[in-house]
Amino acid sequence: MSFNKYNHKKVETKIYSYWEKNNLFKPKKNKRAFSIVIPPPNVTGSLHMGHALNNSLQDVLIRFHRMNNYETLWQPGTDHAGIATQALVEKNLKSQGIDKNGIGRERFVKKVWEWKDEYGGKIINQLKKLGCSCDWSRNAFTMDKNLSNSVIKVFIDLYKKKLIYKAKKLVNWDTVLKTAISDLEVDQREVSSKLYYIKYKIENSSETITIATTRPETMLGDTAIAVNPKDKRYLNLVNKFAILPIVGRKLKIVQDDYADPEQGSGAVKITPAHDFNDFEVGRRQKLKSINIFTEDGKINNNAPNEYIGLDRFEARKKIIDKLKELQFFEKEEVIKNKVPYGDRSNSIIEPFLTEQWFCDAKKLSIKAKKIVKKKDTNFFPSNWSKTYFQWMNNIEPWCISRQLWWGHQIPAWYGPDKKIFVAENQKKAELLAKKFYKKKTNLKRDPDVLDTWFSSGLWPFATLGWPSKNYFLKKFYPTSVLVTGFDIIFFWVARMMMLGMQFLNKEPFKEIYVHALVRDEKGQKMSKSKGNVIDPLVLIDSYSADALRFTLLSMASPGRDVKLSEHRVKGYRNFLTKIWNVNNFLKVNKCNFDGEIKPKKLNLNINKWIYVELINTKNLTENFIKNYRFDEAAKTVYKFVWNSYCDWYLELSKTILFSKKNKDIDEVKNISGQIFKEILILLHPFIPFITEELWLKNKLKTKSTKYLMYANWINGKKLKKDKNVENVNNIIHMISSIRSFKNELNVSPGSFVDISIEKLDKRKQTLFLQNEIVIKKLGRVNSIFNKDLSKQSANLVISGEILKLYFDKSIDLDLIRQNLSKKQSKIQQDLDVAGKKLNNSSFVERAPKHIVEQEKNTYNELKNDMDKINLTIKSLK
RNA sequence: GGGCGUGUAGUUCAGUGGUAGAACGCUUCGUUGACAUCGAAGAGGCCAUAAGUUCAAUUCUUAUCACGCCCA
Repeated sequence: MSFNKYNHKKVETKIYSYWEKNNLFKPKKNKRAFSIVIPPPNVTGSLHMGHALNNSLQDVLIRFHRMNNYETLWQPGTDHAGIATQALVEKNLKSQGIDKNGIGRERFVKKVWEWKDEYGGKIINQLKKLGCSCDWSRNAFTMDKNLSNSVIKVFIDLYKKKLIYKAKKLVNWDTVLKTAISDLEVDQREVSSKLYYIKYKIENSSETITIATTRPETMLGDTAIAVNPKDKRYLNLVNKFAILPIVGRKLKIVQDDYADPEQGSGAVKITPAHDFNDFEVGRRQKLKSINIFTEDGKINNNAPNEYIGLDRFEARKKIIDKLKELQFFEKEEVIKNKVPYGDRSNSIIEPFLTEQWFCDAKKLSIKAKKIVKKKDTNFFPSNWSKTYFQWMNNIEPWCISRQLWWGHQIPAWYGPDKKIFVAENQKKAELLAKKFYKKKTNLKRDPDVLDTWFSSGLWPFATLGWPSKNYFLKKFYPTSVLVTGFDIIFFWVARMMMLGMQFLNKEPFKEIYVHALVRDEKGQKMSKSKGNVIDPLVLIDSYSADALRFTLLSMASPGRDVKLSEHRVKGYRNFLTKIWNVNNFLKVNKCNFDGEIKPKKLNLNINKWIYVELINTKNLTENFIKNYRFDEAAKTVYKFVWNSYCDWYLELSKTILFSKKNKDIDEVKNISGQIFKEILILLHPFIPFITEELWLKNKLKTKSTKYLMYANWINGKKLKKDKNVENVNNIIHMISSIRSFKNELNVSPGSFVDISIEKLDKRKQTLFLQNEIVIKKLGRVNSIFNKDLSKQSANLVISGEILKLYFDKSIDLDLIRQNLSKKQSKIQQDLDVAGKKLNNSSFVERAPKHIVEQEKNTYNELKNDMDKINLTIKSLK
């Protein structure tokens, strides 16, 4: 009989639409709740390995709980990714010859929505390919009406509580994107730079003071020079004035701890408008801040004419030339320093003095810290809480305004005198203004939008319907667990914790499972520029989503990066094939999938044995999943299916299936099928597609449901030790020993031998005879005798007892001797170790009794084996 | 500079206070009535180095050496 091969491409598409058609992803009413909010992927994104890992983990958790009587919600959605999306659409328009500024804000935003409606579903469809069982009917988007309303509500509320305010401060300015960005979006890169030493003349003196800088162009905005109060070299110059070369401005020489005597010349130029440290010095010393840049990084008209309009880097060159010409230039050194880059635009970030909206993160962090300290929210692995605390403890005001068009426009309006009115909408703002000005006044709305993370910070409750107190919010908040990568603990997790505590006074998640990065097989970060990116969709295409999921899960050990290699995926594809073939085997043998296993009614030892193995596997796997040990969980089910069920149980069962004992045959047909059904249930969270396909193909059902997705994992209690079950292990051990022995003696594993059980003890003899057929088939044994045949034989020592094997072809006596002496020396080694311990009085006195006992047993067993081998060697002479 | 982590078989990784396991790879054998995307057997490790705690350390502590990541 021949069978079709497993065709994952056809099956996976078909199965996914079956799930969707039957609405199986929707929460099903139950007492206990389990919920996860998806880390919303960027709407412009496409599925990469990180997503694949992240979502495979979530799906296992979701499916496991859904199958086991939890009302289960996986809340999906995407985020609007302000900068990325705006940049993308802007680029698209540009290629059509359309300029954003030409069409204006309103039409541009409309274009972005059009883009989103057309392409924004891409990553969602890719998640479906992976098999994610999110409740898509609740698919959310951070710019949706209800989420936007939540954003406005939160903003107004925080503003009223003075936790949001407007301030003129230095921010990280991206001169390409022309917006402020968060300090988390700034990448400090170590580069090779030049340190320039420049002389400034002292007023009314022939003296000069030398400063060192890597950014000479910013001298156009210098307003002071600072020296360290302890630096004796400059004491005579303190409070005197230096003359800024080229510009001619007078700069006071001030004392400030910020100046480091060890660095450069020890004197430092102060440019409060263009450096974070200088800004602080300026504040302390009450200096003027002179901004010399435009928002796109060109010199503005606060500088001398000849520099106005120059790009910052052109200006640098020109200034150096000029300084050289004027002989203010002293020298230059090549140094390594850190330069801030924008991680989106890849351009050098400029500290820039602007008015922005800030959120008082420090105040918000108090409750967010407390709740983790109280362990109402737990990180897994727990060490990540340190990262969390460290950041929370050093938290800075959060700049939440962005100079973009795509995003939630800030609900603030300005009167003619810049008076701020924060309100839900224009009408309400106008009402406030009327009250304030005592007459109708025209207002202008703040053009800026909010940082995308501001809205993603509301994700766990806004997606559940907050501020309305609906069923979902009540049932599913706090969510059970957040599954996320460590790289967004600050960006996202911390913000959700702060805002969740602020607005619901309850932690958004009970647990936070932090997974690592997916790297290539050499351990390098995947990146487009390195060209080592493995596309999950390509792997899904060639090996199936199931195989990819299983690979990622089995490699998800806590605290370790996943080094992904295609070989592994291939290996797990083979696992699927194996399962597929098992089904074929069961079909060929007309095995029966219906009905439940009744453990008490089992008669055959192998059936009892496989049942015990199944229960143990289920218990272990369940615990591993609950403890986020997906690697161990995957390993456990894999081992059970392949080793226990396929390699041993099915092989052992063949002797019965091909026998004439009808009663036994019936039991095997039932149990092999029913165990397989349990295997499908157990494996479903890991590899949902193939298990569902086989479930449907065989028209399976359980007592309570016809859907695999709702089928409970088997509820078996841990079983007592059973001699009959133990005997199966003994038989397996004997068969393995016979096979190994043949191999060691260079006898073909396929060839048949005769054996004599004469030297075995009575109990073993009975066991052998009871299982004659099995041992003969799997051990490739012709006949079993209970007397010694006068033929050439070789003795196999199994747990201290001798089994004689007779071979057709003659065996080299030397080979047998070699084999035995090899074993002998190995046993001797172990004996020595055990003997040494037992002779050590402090071991016997101090070690726990059971350990000593165990050691004694080992010693006796080894001794027994040794005696038997010695006997055998003697008999060979 | 501060913090976190890693070093175990050829490779990728589990693991444990009583001298070690898996997967892949490798070697040998095998077309045995589901499966060669398979089966059987096997080789392969002073568990980074040093000191300490302990009856006992790959496991705990400390130091060193490598490597990685995050923050300033």
